[in-house]
Amino acid sequence: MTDLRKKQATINDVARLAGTSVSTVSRYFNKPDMVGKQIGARIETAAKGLHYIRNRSAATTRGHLSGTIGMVVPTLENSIFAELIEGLIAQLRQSKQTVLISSNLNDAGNEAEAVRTFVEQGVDGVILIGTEHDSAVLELLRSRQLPVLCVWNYDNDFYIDTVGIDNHDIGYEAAGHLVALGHHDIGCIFGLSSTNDRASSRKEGILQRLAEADILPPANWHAETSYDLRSARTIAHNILVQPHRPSAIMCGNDIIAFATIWAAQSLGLSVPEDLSVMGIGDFQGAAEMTPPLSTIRIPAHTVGRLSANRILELITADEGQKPRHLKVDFEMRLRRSTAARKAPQS
Amino acid sequence: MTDLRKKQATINDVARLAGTSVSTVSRYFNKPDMVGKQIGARIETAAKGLHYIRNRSAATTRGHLSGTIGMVVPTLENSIFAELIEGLIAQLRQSKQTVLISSNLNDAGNEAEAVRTFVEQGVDGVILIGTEHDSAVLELLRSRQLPVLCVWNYDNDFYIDTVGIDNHDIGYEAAGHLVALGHHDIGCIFGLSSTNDRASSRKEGILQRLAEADILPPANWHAETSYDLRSARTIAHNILVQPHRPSAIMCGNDIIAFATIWAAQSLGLSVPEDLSVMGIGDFQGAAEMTPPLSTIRIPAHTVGRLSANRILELITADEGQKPRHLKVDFEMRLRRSTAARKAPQS
DNA sequence: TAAGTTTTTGCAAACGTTTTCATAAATTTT
DNA sequence: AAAATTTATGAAAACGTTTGCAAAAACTTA
Repeated sequence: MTDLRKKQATINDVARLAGTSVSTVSRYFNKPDMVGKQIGARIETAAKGLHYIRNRSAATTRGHLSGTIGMVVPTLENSIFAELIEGLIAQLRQSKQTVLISSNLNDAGNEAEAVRTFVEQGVDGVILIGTEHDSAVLELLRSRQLPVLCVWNYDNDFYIDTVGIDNHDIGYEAAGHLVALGHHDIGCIFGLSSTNDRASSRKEGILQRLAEADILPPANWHAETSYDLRSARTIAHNILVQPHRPSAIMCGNDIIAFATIWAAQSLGLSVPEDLSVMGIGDFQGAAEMTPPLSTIRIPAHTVGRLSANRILELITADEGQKPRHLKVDFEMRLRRSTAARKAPQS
Repeated sequence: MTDLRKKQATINDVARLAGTSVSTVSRYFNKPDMVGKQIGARIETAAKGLHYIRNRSAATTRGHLSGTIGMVVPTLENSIFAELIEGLIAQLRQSKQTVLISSNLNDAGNEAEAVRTFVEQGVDGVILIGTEHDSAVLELLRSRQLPVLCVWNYDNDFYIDTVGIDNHDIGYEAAGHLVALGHHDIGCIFGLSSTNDRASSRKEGILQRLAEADILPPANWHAETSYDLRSARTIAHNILVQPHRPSAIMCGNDIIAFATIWAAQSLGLSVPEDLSVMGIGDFQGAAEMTPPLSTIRIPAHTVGRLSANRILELITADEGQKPRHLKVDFEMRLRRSTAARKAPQS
């Protein structure tokens, strides 16, 4: 506990060695063009020689920005969020910003505490996934006037800035693909719509498209599952094992689609001959598996990069702006797991 | 840029409202039992009423710990690191610590800058993956006397603390399984051993076990690949397409194993009847795929939790201790992708 | 109850920066 | 060359905490 860490060079030491004042040194690091050429050079060498690294905490105390962005994700064990974060980090790094990450560990109740810790740490802004959050969280952020960005879901009506994709559209288009292939007996496995606004918009989009084609999947052909392979696989298995089974299954995301394909294969069904499977997300492995999965590519990396830019804007902008919403396009990736319906078997 | 953020309640406000001094308030938050019962209660309500959140930057300035740990990973897009981080976050949260995360984005050259930024931010300790790092990184950390922990690889001889698994052992055991099943024609696909100490220890372990069984895989049956599905799949494909192919393939990790199974399936080979595939890692999906993958479970979550505990110890410990090394056990997960060698086909 | 302990409290200095303001130096304009 | 303007510099205050020290208050012990 005794803090015996040896003293490191401070701005004072640099100033002394360079034969100038601390103010000048500080300015040199923050707005280099405000200080003279030669004195700047002297500061530069002094700093190098002393291995000086500035102490951002001290600067933050004085009201300066901390250079950190806090981000809370529901879970890291989802390759799509990982990709999103990589995009974010890559972009933020260019502006010398660091990312504080917290995971809800799949329990949304953890979010409030995570955000509070971020505030303690003095983050300059906060990024959250999705638009559904505890009111305490949003209230805290508002009262601190901290810039917030909700990413992943695009929602044009939301009172906080969003950047992401339109999950309703995605669901609509994905289901449309199955319909276009002539399928009528379509099963659906959604993510848990109650706890997850992404899942519920997709569900709506899917159902709407099916309804437009006069398809109303019977109750025993649709179900919801949490986003983990094990339970998704069980649920898919239960649907496929029924005497009369669908000719195609629309899955709420690729995790579910993987599980569905595997369940089918283990029952000796082949995809897509016996069953078409459509996913959403284009997760890692979708293109490489056998058969390659038809899905919708959500460019998570791009969402991350754009989010980085936007949060930076929000941080430097005057407050009280109207929220802006950035819609990121998705792309169909039609591969081999879907095929036209075979002539009705009877 | 004009920083018009409204002033938030400070410790002074709390003290004034509670009718006491700032020192007492500060003490109340840091060592509550040093302050009287009633005054404590008054502080509590005052803080609540003002929505006070303490400013850690200010505390850090005064020499206090920042409550942050910095961690650099090679990439987040590997479910095993994600799992590790989740374990770390889960455990650290209990000690009110936050995690700063940076990703090298698969370029080890980024590490130095990431670590430097962590130092600027005033992290209390740093966690790195593996034991191979730029000397500048290690030197910086040493000169700042910042606690460091290298995780993922256990290495009893390393001069920095490690917690992780013994990759040599793992390779040895995994290969042993294939040998025990009677396989002799064994192909190997390793991770890039030049850039990655984990991959190279595994390679050694595997090769050693094979050598003990008098197996020396011919050059056209072994290869190295980066850890991405696409190139791994191509490499597996190239091995399997040869006129004389191995009866089993030992893979450097599960990503490679997935790719190998998929390559086999797309060639019409069935696993394990025509080819046994052994992985390492037990990544997400290994248990659920068809066929379920035989692999070795690396308890990443546990590694994360233990790392959290260890770095906390290092932070509060007197410096200059001998490094300690924690070996985390692994477990065979023998599933359906491996089977005994069929009677020699001829 | 007086003397001795222990516990609780407050004052003020310190932490390493940034920034306002004033001054000095350099440049431009007249 | 004087006046006016611009630019570069330094002194000192400020940021919100923690903490060493001393004083005050509360207990013990004799």
